[in-house]
Amino acid sequence: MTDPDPDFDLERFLPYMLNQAAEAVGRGFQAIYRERYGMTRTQWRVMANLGKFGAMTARDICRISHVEKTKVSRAVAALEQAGLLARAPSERDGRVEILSLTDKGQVVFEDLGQHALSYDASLRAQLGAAEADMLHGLLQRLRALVPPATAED
Amino acid sequence: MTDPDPDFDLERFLPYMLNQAAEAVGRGFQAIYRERYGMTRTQWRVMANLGKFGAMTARDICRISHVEKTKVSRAVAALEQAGLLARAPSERDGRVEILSLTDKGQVVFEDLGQHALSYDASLRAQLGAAEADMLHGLLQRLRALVPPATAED
DNA sequence: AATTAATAGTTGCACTTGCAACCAAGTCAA
DNA sequence: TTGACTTGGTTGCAAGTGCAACTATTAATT
Repeated sequence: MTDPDPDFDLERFLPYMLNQAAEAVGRGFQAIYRERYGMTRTQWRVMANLGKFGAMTARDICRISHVEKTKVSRAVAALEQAGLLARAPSERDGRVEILSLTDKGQVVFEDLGQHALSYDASLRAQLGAAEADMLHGLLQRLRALVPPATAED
Repeated sequence: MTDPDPDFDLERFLPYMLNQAAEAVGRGFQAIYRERYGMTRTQWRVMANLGKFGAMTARDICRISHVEKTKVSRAVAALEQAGLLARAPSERDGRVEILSLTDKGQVVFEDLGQHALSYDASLRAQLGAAEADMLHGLLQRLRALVPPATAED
């Protein structure tokens, strides 16, 4: 005889806890790129990738950062509008556009990267270095557990 | 001499990792309440609270589940529409509405609660029991680290 | 009792997102 | 080459969301 609902509790439900923690922590950093540059999270991520890895196509950003292509497409448009990012046609493939940060974009990236580092450092400090590393590992495993959105599109 | 941007890497940035893991894990369970009942995450959460704690006001749900009141308001409207939830005026306070699951809502809650439990169990199994507990503890600490949205509104 | 402030809940608006449909450029096969 | 298929990227539309403004009711001040 299977107990119909043994003891379901949102507070012990991993997806819920994950989401709560992500929202709480995300809000903290969002305030920074939002107030400083009126940026969206996706825009910030696109910049973070271009800043870290240099010029690449939208497609690459999708693959690397696990963001859907339509989100990237719109973020790129907005960043270009704001003069933070430039597009250049590829010579090998007419569909593709090579994306890169403008000088202004580079400056912004460095500023935000700086803030990101210190925000992250503060979180890790409050958590404890060992726990933070463990958390990081667990999060990576979790992400890998569930297949990504549209098959890594 | 402070290094301008020592080594910023999205993949090591806790807010990013948290968000990625939450999205991945969330997608997995979202598929269930979505396909089965066309529900939204907020709607599911409202139901989860009413199912767990019984009748309460929208305000209580806000406090308990850390969801903003406008989200709750709309979720309640939709759930009522779907016949899963009922509102009753309070006798003590004319502003308040006592919310509760209908019989139909109770059935749905039990079904989803069941699925939630097994989804959670599967995640924990894949992670390992000890690691899952540790993760849960870390997530709680993280949530507490950053103050909630609009001061617990 | 009369004002004023606070609280529960809803609504309008602007914006981000997801999904499907779409366009254009490349690839593959016969 | 021609046609079928794939791939990079954009766009239209229907939601979901955040924020500020708003209504209605209750609490506090005087």
